[in-house]
Amino acid sequence: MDDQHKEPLTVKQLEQQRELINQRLDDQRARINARLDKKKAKLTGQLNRKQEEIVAVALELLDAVGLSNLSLRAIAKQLAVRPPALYWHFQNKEALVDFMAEAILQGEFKDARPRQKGETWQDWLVAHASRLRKAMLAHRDGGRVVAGAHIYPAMTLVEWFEDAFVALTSAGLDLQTARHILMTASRYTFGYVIEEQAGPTPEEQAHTDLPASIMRLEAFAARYPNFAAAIHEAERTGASAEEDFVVGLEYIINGTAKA
Amino acid sequence: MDDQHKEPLTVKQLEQQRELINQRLDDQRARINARLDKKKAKLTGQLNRKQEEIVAVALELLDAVGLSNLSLRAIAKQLAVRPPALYWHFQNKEALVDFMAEAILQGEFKDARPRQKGETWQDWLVAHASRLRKAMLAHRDGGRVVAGAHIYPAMTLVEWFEDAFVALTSAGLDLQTARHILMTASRYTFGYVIEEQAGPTPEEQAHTDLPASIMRLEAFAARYPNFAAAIHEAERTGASAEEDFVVGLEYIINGTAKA
DNA sequence: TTCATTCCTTATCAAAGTTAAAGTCGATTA
DNA sequence: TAATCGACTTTAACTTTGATAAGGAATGAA
Repeated sequence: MDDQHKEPLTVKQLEQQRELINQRLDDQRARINARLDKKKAKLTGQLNRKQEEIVAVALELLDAVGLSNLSLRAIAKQLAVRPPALYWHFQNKEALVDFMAEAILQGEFKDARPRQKGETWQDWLVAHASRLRKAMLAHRDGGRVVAGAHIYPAMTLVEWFEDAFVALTSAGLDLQTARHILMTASRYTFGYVIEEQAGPTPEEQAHTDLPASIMRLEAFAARYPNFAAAIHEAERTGASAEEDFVVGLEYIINGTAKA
Repeated sequence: MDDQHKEPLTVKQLEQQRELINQRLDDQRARINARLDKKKAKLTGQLNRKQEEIVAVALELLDAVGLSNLSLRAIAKQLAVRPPALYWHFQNKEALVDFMAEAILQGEFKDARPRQKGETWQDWLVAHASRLRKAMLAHRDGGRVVAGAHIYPAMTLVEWFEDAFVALTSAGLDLQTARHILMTASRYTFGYVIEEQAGPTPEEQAHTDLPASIMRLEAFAARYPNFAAAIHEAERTGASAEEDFVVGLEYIINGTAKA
């Protein structure tokens, strides 16, 4: 409507305008893409600095107090922040714990470890599963944290499986067999570590009534002699949890051939 | 002091008094023994009617809401009782859950099942571990409840081990080997069931954004092709959790022979 | 300036486990 | 018969927890 008293635009001016508009559109697109990337990062489980710091502090606290005593308030306190601030970075406590599980695994599996030429899949798998156990053992209640976490965003665990499938199938195993082996080995590892970490907590151990527990132990040995003998045998031979774990793992691996 | 004006007691009277006193002492002893028995019952994990009823109600509620949503208040409500009343029967929630774990196992292992003549220890162990899995599967989060419970008062689990040691050593296995097999098999079973029950809860499944999860699935398959292929293969062959469990168990059992 | 985005705070909830103290009620004892 | 004890429950309350709502401060872009 106010165009009436204006001169018609020259071609140059029009091109300049177009240029400007294009630039603006590019800017907008860039910004939108940036935002999309952030959202996608959230979906793929990638964390920013703040989030990583929170997870790190949460893991420290986990080691100190254990999973059942881990509270958002304590985490916030450690971060010199009010508790609701955490809800900006994580949807809820469950999500934070999921990311803690992921961090626990990433601690051990940052670098990929494909099967080497000349390395049997058996040896490779022992090492692979041992690393999984080691990762979970590195933090108090690590087994329960990792095993209890949702698949998403536990991408490192998925990668653990992916790498394992590659290693096994490339060694000539068929998919079905590989699946059975890995299901067995992984669940064995979870169960092993969970039980390994399930002993009495430091707090519980301090409050134990020693005479009563000894009395109980004697009654125990009288009633369950074979079990007691096995425990005694384990103590006598000085079996380590590490060795016992590998023995079981080798059972699984060797058992495949006979099936 | 007031004996002075009394006649000296006859022998008969003295004997009567002695009789009376003895009787009273016997009564007291009987009562004290009864009380001791009750306390001992507590120590050996035996429950009275009320306690069993509480555990039964708690298990019902567990199936309905899951372990993470199981509250003493809800249990009390179901029992038409105020929450603190539960503390008369159980030291705390943790103890109640321990007894729930025990009840879960007793549901499947009330009757002993020694190895039959002519039955290989391998077959026996498959059945024994399968029963353990079945027991835990019978209740929502049963795996986490049982695996997370304290050894005491989980006597049924101890009996599970005792029976297994008897079955294996009587078949000629040495104690050390039996211990390795049973540790491996039991922890595998725990891990298996925990993972088996770890899927999305009914509540979570209802709130899942389907399109998003499909998009995620495609990205998943693109990024982890071997894992995705294995999942696809499992669906194609229609592998059941039951069969997969036994396959893994047989790996463990067969692997023993080769070691 | 104006506006949106990011990140954090204050205030507040509801629900949970747990304890203390008192009350009920039947059986035992004096 | 009255007092007492034991078993069991209640009322009331405390503390801690995960979580939400509403709003403020800072930053940077329009």
